[in-house]
Amino acid sequence: MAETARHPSESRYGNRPTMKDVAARAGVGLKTVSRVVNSEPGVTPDTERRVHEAIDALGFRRNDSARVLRKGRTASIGLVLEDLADPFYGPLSRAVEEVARAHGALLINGSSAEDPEREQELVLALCARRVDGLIVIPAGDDHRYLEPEMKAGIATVFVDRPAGRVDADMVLSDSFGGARAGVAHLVAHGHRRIGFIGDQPRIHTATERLRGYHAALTDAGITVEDSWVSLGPTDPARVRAAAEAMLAGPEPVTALFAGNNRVTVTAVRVLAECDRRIALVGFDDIELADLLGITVISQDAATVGRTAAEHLFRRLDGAAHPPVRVELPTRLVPRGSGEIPPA
Amino acid sequence: MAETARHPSESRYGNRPTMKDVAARAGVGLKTVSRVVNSEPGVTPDTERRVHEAIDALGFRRNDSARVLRKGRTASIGLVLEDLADPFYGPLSRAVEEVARAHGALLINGSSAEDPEREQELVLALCARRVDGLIVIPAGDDHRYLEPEMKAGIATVFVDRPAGRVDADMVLSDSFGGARAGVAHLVAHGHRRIGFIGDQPRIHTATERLRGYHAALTDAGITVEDSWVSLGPTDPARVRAAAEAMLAGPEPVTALFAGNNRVTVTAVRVLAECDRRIALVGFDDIELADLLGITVISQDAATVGRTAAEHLFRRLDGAAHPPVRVELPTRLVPRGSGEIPPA
DNA sequence: TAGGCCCTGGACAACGTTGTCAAGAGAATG
DNA sequence: CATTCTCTTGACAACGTTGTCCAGGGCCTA
Repeated sequence: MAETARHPSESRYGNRPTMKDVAARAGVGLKTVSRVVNSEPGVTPDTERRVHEAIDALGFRRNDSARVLRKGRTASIGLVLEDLADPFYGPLSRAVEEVARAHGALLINGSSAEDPEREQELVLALCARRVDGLIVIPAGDDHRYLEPEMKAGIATVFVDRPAGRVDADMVLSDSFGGARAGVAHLVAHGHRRIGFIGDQPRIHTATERLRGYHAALTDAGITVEDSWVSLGPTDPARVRAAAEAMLAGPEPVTALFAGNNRVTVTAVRVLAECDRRIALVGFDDIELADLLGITVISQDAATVGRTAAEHLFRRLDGAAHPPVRVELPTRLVPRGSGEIPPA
Repeated sequence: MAETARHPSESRYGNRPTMKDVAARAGVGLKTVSRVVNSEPGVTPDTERRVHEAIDALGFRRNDSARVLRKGRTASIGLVLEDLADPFYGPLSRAVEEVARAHGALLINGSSAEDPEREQELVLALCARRVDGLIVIPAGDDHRYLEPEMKAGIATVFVDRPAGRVDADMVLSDSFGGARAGVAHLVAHGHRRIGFIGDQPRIHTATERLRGYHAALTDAGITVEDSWVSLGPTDPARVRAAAEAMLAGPEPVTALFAGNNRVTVTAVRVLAECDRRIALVGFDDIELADLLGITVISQDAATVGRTAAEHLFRRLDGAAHPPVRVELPTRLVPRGSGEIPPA
């Protein structure tokens, strides 16, 4: 009786051919197949042809999992961001992908949904896969959990927000300066009562932009009233409520500063329903904002992504300098909504 | 003299601890560590504690590359789309990611940039990584190169456009019906001269939408003139030129049908500069389209992505029925631009 | 023709994990 | 006290590839 096959491989779906199979079919040694597959020198044209024929006949494709195990590098990098569906992150991710591609690496994406626990879970899963490098838009504010991984050689770049309690490369936008310029722009157009609607205070960019807001008003000698400022989740309901509150009452604001693209979108909707003409400046550019005449503080997501990725690959190529902190400038783009005078 | 270390591992960066190291430190066997790491039963609480201590002390993290090699499944899926920066694909990708996450899988993204060769390159790279499944928004029209891979067990779902010369699961939007409804809407508002600006004719959705356009006009007894139709790349310059041509001349069109979101965006810009009021219906919804009053044929990118991913995982869970072809409905959303009467 | 060199090809171990299997300790049973 | 049974544990091979090293054959030179 024939011995029954019961190795795990036998039960695995597909049973793809391996180099061993190709070698047997071509009548050569295993290593020779490896050489052909990797275009290594030292194989006669004739042998090479036989191997290629066997490869085609069997439908062989190299198993990169095994290759990775042997070589120690996965040629892949991980990108953990907040939400790939957010129009800010699509272009950012695409820019990272382009750089990765230029370096022969694939990109694994994950969305943290602004949840620190989920961020950590994702990042550690990527580390277990042994990605060569990581680009993280932090959700949490403590990244010491990454220390062993970084020490073990996983290059890491933090983007958009600084790393928490960990020394690492960072690529940030000038949130403070941008917000300050935007609010100053409103002041320059005569506004004295300016509302600020931003993201949750645990998010670094939110507080930086708020700081910029305060700085601009202080510069102008204006004392901020509590009711002008609202931080919190940026879902439409919350933002709408906040905006409507600022616009109601005996002394409503005459202008709004929106802390990010999601806030801007909702603010535009609210202002469209408002009978007075309220000025608006938003942080982050938005598609079609030109047609809607929305004045924004623009930061180029693609540049942010590309810069981060380039720093990452420089590390992977061996750059050993101390962690750097890059701050990218923002740009005020006047389109009308920010130039409306106070009512 | 001590023997010089020269194994490749010695030169590898980091030299992460392995289960063997943990085992040595905890004074247990290798397999016991494996059991603890994978929460397998049959380990005394005391042993388990010792192992955990060793893991923490060494900063061990399981190497999933090795795990994958042994188990044959990578718990990852690949998504090849056209351009992650396109606002249609962000939400789609995110929806796929959510489903993958629910199944414990990671997502590897790639953009084909609408280049068939790049699509193939990406897809095959993902196959070499042995992703468990693939979701592909095809750029090319011949996918026979995927046959050996699919036969070898890589589940594949094609999205948005049908697979070329290969029998596989597909999730499509009703491009024909959607375009037909959109154009009929314009006809119903009195238009007889309607322009169509769409994507390159080798893209399936482009020709389907054009077919819907023709059907609606034929239904209305209108004979389409050549000058009303323009297919080609959807970059702003080309679209702008096409739109301006249709709006010039002795008998200009009184309405435009835009074949996708990029075309719509440019069309809106062109129409904004035009002195006459031209009607517009666009395929795909756009952020802030409500505020701009743009009538669209809406297809929900997230639903498309989720549906595709669910089908994929059903396959991975063993579903063996013949390939299915799912067609998702579209929805006409009147917002003003489509209801403008002919000048 | 002998000696040396280069070029091609293959045997073998190793990468870090998991599946299989067997051994040993202890508890339970007669 | 002998026997069986259960439970924990570890030795070992295997996953498919690549790096190392050696063998054999052909060619050149002296």
